[in-house]
Amino acid sequence: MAVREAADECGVKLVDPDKVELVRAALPSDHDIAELADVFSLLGDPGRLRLLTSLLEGGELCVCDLAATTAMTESAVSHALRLLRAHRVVSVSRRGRMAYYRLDDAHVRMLLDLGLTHTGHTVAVHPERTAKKDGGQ
Amino acid sequence: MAVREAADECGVKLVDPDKVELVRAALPSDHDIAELADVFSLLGDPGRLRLLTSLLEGGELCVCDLAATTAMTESAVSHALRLLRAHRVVSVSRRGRMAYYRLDDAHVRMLLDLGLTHTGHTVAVHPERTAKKDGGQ
DNA sequence: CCAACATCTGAACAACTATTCAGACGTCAG
DNA sequence: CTGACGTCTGAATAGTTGTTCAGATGTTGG
Repeated sequence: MAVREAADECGVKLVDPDKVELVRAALPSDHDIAELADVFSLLGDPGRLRLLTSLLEGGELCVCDLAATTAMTESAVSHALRLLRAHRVVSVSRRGRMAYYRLDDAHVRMLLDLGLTHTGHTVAVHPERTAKKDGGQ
Repeated sequence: MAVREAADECGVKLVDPDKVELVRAALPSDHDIAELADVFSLLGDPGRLRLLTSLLEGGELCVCDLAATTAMTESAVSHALRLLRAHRVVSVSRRGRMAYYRLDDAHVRMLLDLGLTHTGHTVAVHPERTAKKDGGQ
């Protein structure tokens, strides 16, 4: 049968060793994979997704308003924002005792937009995505 | 201070009720959010990410070869593929006792591609992305 | 200074997830 | 049919993750 022994690294049985090696060579490094998985994971939670979508729409919002738009506890919002902040996905502007958050990662913004365009039948094309109503970037 | 009572739904304190309502209205439905979060979650695991990237590169691969390219157990690969299959992200072609998998979701393909383009300094533009070696899209 | 307020934080808990192990299933060669 | 093989599956385990609760921090108005 098509199976033959291949000593690519440890000598496991492969069906198509040539293609396997090709693919292995083209695969991103473990570090890059982990980083990308991290980004996707960040977007893989409904709460964070609502949070980010809110920021994508509203441009800049404080914690309590974000809690209102996302139907989350202010504490939960704070925790989520901390995570997003740690990954440089959002940034803060502290004015008085308020903390205003905004989306601050072009990569994530694109991912979000692409995701929303295909999954949501709701959010379509945004002609004014970069010139917003009041707090826009 | 800027805080005023707003009876949007249950009468919580908001800073900018107008914007909150605007954002709330623009936010995708819970169902859409959950669906999108699902997709992102699927991409949020290093193993699955390697799996999908392998398929993106190799076009069509069997379980044992995927195990080789991703450095995962065949069992782990099978479990991961089952999940991806359940979400219609990959599809199977069974030939003999082999099962050949391929990427079968344009949305995910775009998300993957966009993700890889920005995170990976490795995988850049693919001039032959739609005319592949043997199992291409 | 004190009280009210917005936000942040840590610990505890529950829920989920990926992996492993052992064994099942269907397929092919002899 | 039998044995080897590729793949699939379920149960169990270990690790991770999101949320809640209680309290801390820092800010503003009187």
